Amino acid sequence: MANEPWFRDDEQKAWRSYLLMWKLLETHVSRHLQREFGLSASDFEILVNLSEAPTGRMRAFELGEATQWEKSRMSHHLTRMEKRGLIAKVACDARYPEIVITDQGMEAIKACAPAHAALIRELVLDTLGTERLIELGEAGAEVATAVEKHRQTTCPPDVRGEC
Amino acid sequence: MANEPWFRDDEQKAWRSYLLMWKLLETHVSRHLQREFGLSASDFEILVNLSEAPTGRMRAFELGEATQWEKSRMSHHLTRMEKRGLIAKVACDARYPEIVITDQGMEAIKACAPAHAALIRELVLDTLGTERLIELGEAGAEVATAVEKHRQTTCPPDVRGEC
DNA sequence: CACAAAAGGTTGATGCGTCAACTGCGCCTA
DNA sequence: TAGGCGCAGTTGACGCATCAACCTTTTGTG
Repeated sequence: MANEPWFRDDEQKAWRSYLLMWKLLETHVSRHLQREFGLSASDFEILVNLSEAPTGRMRAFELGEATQWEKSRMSHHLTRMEKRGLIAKVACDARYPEIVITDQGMEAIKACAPAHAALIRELVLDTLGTERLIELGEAGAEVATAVEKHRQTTCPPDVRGEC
Repeated sequence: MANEPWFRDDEQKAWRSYLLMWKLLETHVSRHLQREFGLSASDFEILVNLSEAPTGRMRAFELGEATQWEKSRMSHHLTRMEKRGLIAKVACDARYPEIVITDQGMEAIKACAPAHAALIRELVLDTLGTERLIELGEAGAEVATAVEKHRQTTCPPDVRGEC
């Protein structure tokens, strides 16, 4: 069956090599987190944000900005995390609850963060070196900007929240 | 709350910038695919592989190698795609069925491939340029190798299939 | 004041991904 | 030829992600 020349061959090869890498890295890292510490990548992301917040508490909305999750995904996931005792919802202004990291949640992230960081360091930083990692970060920022711009031009102007 | 210096600041910033970019790009692209053509990123991946196969048919196992999916995920997804008429399973050697792309599946991918490629081109290639994309591909290959190596050293030697 | 609109969040339905357990066929070795 | 092993694939249960609909409190606006 025909293989359309969507890109030049070398470009396409590079892109696919990149895609493969990311898939391998992501599944390997998140499996590691799950196996060794019982946390999913999503759990980890939430806990990192909360544990770095000056007060240890954030609104769901802020977490949403930080993680770029949909609000319903956030709500569902926070509910599950609350059930597991990793976070708690506390009512403050009688409207929007604040999300607090519990002691147990704090323990969990303190337990896994060093190993997680070490893994990323080993797999990415040690492989690429600081210099190329920083180039990667810059490239990432540029692409992110392009995506944001594209998102604004393609989404119907009356659709705010998502899309 | 304390922010442990898992990385140097600039390294961490670069890594996070990269993570953010990828999340934005991935959700934007897959939403585009879903909205405009009714295909998920997973559907697309399967159809690309099948449509590029010389005979238009592959064993589930081969698809698994190409996509790096677990076999059960593959099985579930192929079942769903079959129900939607995008692929078919044909019994050949009375043991393992072959997966064939249907006419409808072929139409679907032909319809969306150009737009998808154009989007990636616009967001990634045009932003980075060929040269940096190729560097990215090389970096990807190196990291992928590191991940593979790590996977072999950390997985219990009696666990074959996955992990 | 009354009504509308918006922002932040929740809910339920549905499809997807993962894990563990199982099936069925072929191969090997005794 | 029988028993065991392993590979390719399926199944079911469960947790996660997404979409659309909804609820509640606040903010205009006539």
